[in-house]
Amino acid sequence: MTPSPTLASPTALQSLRIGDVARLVGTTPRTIRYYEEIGLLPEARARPSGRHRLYTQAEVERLREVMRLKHLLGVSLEELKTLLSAEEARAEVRAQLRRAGVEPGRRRELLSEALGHIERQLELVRHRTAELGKLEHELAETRKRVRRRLREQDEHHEPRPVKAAAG
Amino acid sequence: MTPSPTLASPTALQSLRIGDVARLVGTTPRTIRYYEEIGLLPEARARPSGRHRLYTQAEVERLREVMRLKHLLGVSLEELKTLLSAEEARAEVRAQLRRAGVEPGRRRELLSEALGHIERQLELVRHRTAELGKLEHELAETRKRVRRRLREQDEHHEPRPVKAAAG
DNA sequence: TCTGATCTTTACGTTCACGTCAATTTCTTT
DNA sequence: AAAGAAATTGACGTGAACGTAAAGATCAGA
Repeated sequence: MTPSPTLASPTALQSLRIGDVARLVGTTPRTIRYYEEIGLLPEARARPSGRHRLYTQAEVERLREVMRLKHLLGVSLEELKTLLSAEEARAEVRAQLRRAGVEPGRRRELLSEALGHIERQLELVRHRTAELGKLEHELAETRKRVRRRLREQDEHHEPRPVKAAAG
Repeated sequence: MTPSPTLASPTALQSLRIGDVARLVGTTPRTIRYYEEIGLLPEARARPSGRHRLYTQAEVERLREVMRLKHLLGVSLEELKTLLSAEEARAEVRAQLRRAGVEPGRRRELLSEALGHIERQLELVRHRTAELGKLEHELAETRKRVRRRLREQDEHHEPRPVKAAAG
């Protein structure tokens, strides 16, 4: 149907292929396809099955964020998916909000919904940070104790055998 | 062979069985056996294969710590194992150090070895904490922005529709 | 237009971290 | 001593998260 004029030729606009994206974020094409398959990533836009997937820089960022969260929170991809419904929703929100034509009521609804998502994520992250912080503290304490014992040993007995006076 | 006198009868000294331990730490016997199998936990002391495993409170604590680290760091059991070579070594150190008969040289060696292990763990944890902290910060920033937009919206347009003035 | 590199789908394989079942055996209790 | 509860080893099963191989299609460049 009415082929659109040369508007946005296929190779224009940094269009990355799956292999490029994989290299950029340090993973494999298979993983990207898999994430798409389970709905963790949105299916690369309207693409007659069989054609190559094309990505934009924004999608690369998104993937980076996904992998970062996976690494940091160590949650299952399923949990991550629900967590990212937040991200998805926020993307949607941003899109809608840009369209300027939204009624203030709807707009407010979208914004406060996004806020809710963010707060959920934040809470989870804070919890983790707190736990980790506690562990860090405990480790530091232990280290202190061990160090003290080392000092005491060195003081009360022979002078520490300095193997090699570091320069 | 010469049955030892009633020293430490089987039921004496809080001796827990695998089921008890599992309940205590919130896991299953299978998991405990598995951890033992892959060497993440030391084989419950000298036990003619076939007899029931018996645990002490100390071992329960140890398992708790293992599970905590697994949860917090989200690493594979294999990585965890190397990380815990630290713990193991420290346990060994504590045991040796208690025996008072160790020569100061050896003692010092043990202590500084332990210190090294602790520092490795600490470093890893600190790194994680930092990353998580950064994420937390970013999320907080985003939240701030969204909140501001919400406020602006409410100010410039109709007064926010207060659904129910909370008491 | 041809070609080699990359991608597509399909499908089976793999590793990790256990779950589950079965046939016995060991403890505990009566 | 007898019985029931819980444990033991062994083996196979499972879901998650990809890896890998095959056969053909698509894409970028000469």
